Amino acid sequence: MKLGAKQENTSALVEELNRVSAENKKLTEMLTMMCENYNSLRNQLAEYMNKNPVEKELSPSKKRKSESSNNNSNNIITTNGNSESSSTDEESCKKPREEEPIKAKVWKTCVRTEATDTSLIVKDGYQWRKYGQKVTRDNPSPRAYFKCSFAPSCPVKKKVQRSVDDQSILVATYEGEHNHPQPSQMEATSGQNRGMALSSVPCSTNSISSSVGPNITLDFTKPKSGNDNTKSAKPARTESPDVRKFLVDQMASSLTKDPNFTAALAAAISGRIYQQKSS
DNA sequence: CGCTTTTGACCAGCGC
DNA sequence: GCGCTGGTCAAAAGCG
Repeated sequence: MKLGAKQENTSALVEELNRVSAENKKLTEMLTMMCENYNSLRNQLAEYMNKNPVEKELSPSKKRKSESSNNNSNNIITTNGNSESSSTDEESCKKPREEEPIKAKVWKTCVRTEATDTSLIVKDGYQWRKYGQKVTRDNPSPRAYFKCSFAPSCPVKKKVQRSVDDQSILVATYEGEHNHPQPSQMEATSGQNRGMALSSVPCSTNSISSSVGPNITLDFTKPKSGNDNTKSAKPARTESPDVRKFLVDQMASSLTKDPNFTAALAAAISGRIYQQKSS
């Protein structure tokens, strides 16, 4: 008696598992589609921005203000086709104030590193000098402050801190704009910095940041760069299955943080369960 | 020796 | 006004 009931239960569970797997696959496909649409839209935007450059005044105004303006950066700009959302929560978890004036060109990048790597180094092709480190209240990990040391007159600053959610992700916040070419490009590719020519990123995203501060996610730990042509604002569509999987994962994590999406998902799942029960 | 990093002190903005 | 906090400074230490 018990055995039969158990077997029935198991088969039901297996069936349920299969159904969930199928649904998961479907959702993954949807995410991939969304991602492709997003990329094409972004490319269109980049082209549009290239044709219609927006002049934006860079003024290193009051520190707190520029920081808070960063809170508006809820959209994600990706390079190398990777996206990251979990790491942007550090500040976006605070309710973004509406109609906040944008005062400085600020953008973020999220870099996945080895979790054991304790150094707060984000290799982006520029030379940085560390001038401070602080432990902030909202994050137990220390935040490092860097200035661009390649040109003494370069006003660009960078803050690097580990993500609260994922210790393997470094969140680098850039402020300002480089007034000099990228050192790694001048030195004609030292190898390690290749494929991460970020210099074009600020140019392509700053215009966007005039409305909202974009987040840029890079995964420098994956050696599959191969895109020496990242100079272009358009990412080369040469994503390997690994990259695509990572991308999908990140999209998924992004969506799961969206209350609307989770609500819709919950409704869909509960609807299916209810459907099964009633049948 | 010169450059970079570390780290405690200091300053300024913000909220109460 | 006061305390908290983030950002910066600058002296000391470390490193090549």
